[in-house]
Amino acid sequence: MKENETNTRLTINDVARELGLSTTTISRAISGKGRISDKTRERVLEYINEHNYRPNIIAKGLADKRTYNICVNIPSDANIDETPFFQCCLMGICEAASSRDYDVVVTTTTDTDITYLKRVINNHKVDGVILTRSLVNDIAAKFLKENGISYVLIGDDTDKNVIKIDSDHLSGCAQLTSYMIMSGCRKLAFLCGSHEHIVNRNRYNGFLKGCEQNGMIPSKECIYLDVINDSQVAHSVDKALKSGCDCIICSDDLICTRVLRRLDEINVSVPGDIKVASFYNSSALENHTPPVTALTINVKELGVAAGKTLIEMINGQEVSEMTLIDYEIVLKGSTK
Amino acid sequence: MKENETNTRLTINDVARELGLSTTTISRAISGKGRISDKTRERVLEYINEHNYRPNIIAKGLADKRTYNICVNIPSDANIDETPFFQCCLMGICEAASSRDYDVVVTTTTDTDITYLKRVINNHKVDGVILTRSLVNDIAAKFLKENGISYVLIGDDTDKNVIKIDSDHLSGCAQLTSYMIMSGCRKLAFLCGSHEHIVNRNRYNGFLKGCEQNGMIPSKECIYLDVINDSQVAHSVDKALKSGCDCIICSDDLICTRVLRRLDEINVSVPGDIKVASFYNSSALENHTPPVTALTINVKELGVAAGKTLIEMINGQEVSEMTLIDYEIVLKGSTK
DNA sequence: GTGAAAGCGCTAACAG
DNA sequence: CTGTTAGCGCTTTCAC
Repeated sequence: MKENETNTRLTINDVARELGLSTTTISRAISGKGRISDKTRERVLEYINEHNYRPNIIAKGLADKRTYNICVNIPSDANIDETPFFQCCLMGICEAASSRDYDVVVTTTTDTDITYLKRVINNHKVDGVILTRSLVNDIAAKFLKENGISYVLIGDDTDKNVIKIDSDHLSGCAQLTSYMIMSGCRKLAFLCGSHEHIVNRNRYNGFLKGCEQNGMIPSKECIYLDVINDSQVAHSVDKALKSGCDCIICSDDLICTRVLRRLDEINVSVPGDIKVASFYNSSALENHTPPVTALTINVKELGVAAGKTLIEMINGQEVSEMTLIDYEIVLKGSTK
Repeated sequence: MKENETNTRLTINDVARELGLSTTTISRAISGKGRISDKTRERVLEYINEHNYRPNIIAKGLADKRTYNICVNIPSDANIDETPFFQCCLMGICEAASSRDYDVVVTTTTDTDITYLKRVINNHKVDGVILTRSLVNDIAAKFLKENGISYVLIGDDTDKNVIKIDSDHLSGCAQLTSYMIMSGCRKLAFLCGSHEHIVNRNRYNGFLKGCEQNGMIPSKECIYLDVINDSQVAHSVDKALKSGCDCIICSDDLICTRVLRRLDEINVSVPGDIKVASFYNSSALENHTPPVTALTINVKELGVAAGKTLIEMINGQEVSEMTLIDYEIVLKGSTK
């Protein structure tokens, strides 16, 4: 251990003593607040630079009741090992936070257990929270609201008071649905994940809207909601095929991956026998043969926007209720 | 905002005043340190429970020079959107940390820029660090060593003083290689990722060992090191095929995904025309058709072990230099 | 067994 | 323009 680097670290008092000034003056030189002569400031700044002084943010936090940390809450029950979504969000948030001298604390919760989130809040470890998904009855959101904690939601919510960062899934999904119909599909099947996820509700509505816009009335035997596990996917795929669907639209890449696997199992070829598209895209779909047509979102951008917005909120700035991140519809071999 | 929940939070002083005791006594009741009568302790504890008092960890940290935070450093240059490896590590680390009343701060670095890591360290925001990959000349590791910061490496290192959590890649890869040879392969190709990653060096050595154990001398035209981008993979695959290889072993799932794509492009079927195996497995390979034989590691367990070990180090306990996490060789359709 | 007082490193009135 | 003082919430000698 280098004594003077980590243990016996230089404090504002050391600097003050060394320079024959008061700690207040040093504090002012650093913060830029309050009156101070250019000469003294420069002298202090120079000394600080040369001696590699680093203010102790923790102590600063104690004094001004802030932590300069934001919390990112990640669900640990969401097939975390199959989707890099949260990891990508996190990268964006880290980038946004770091560039504003904030750090990122990660907590994990499930839809029924928010112990860890609670601890971080109760311990005063963060100044605000980013929720990375939106559930219908979200106990995490409820907890934060009740305790008056600033938070930003990556996702959608009907509550006008919640600050949201999202893509316009409804429009995007409607658009992709329209495209499929216009490119000749006569009977679309829709496989949708958990209806507890707000995003899936939006996707579903987007699908309905796309159909409606093109005068198509989706028949009941083609719509499968709350499709969660492998066997549900397999059943839905089989039924859709029997009903004569010529296209399967999946609400996300996880479902899509399973759909593709099922189609392969029963020797149905894509796009020859049936077309496939997905309302959310990850690298898994790009690497598939054939690659899959899908709605694509720059997830890292979601994170960047969320981080930026939360820190602005913490600093008392006005932020817009909803920030929309662009999506893109990428056409690939699965719908040719 | 509920005044008494977040803003005007109960402090140790409030409790003391309310109970007609001194802060010292309250502190002792909570920490269990120092002499205190059972009666008073119970009285304090009861009050604390009823009034939902939560000690301010930040203030505690200031006083005893700890933060009760650990840092997890994640590379932001590592195809983060294609591999959930770091996310899975993180889940494990969070679990280990939370159960010990620690929280997790995430930083991101590249192989040439460790600004964010430095800031977190300099700001005294964490008590130790977990590095989630191991490079040959790792400036992050160098920085931590030079500054005497406790850290744990998820990966391997020749330095005996570094605390490591890893799987025995060398043995695992040797074993999988042996299996391929024993199951009839006569000429193995090996495609390996960046040689800057220690893990790839271990995998390479494992491959060589597996060959050697079976009296096979791998020819030069079958070994491709530092294969990084798509076109390098394509070239290597093409060359391997020309050389008459009957099996391709990939150092990780990313390379494997690209190998499979290339094979598909040029209409070479797996396992009919050539077998394929990978030294690291993620869901991408399981969902492939056919699924791919690979070495599988419980990545979350790596994280759990790393978190546990780091916190033990911070608490001054002795920890073993290397913790080995089991691997498993899972045989699938790609090598049938 | 309990309390007073000093201190962790920094900020913010309030004086001068 | 600069310094004195008190205080953020908690821990820890050192007395009593």
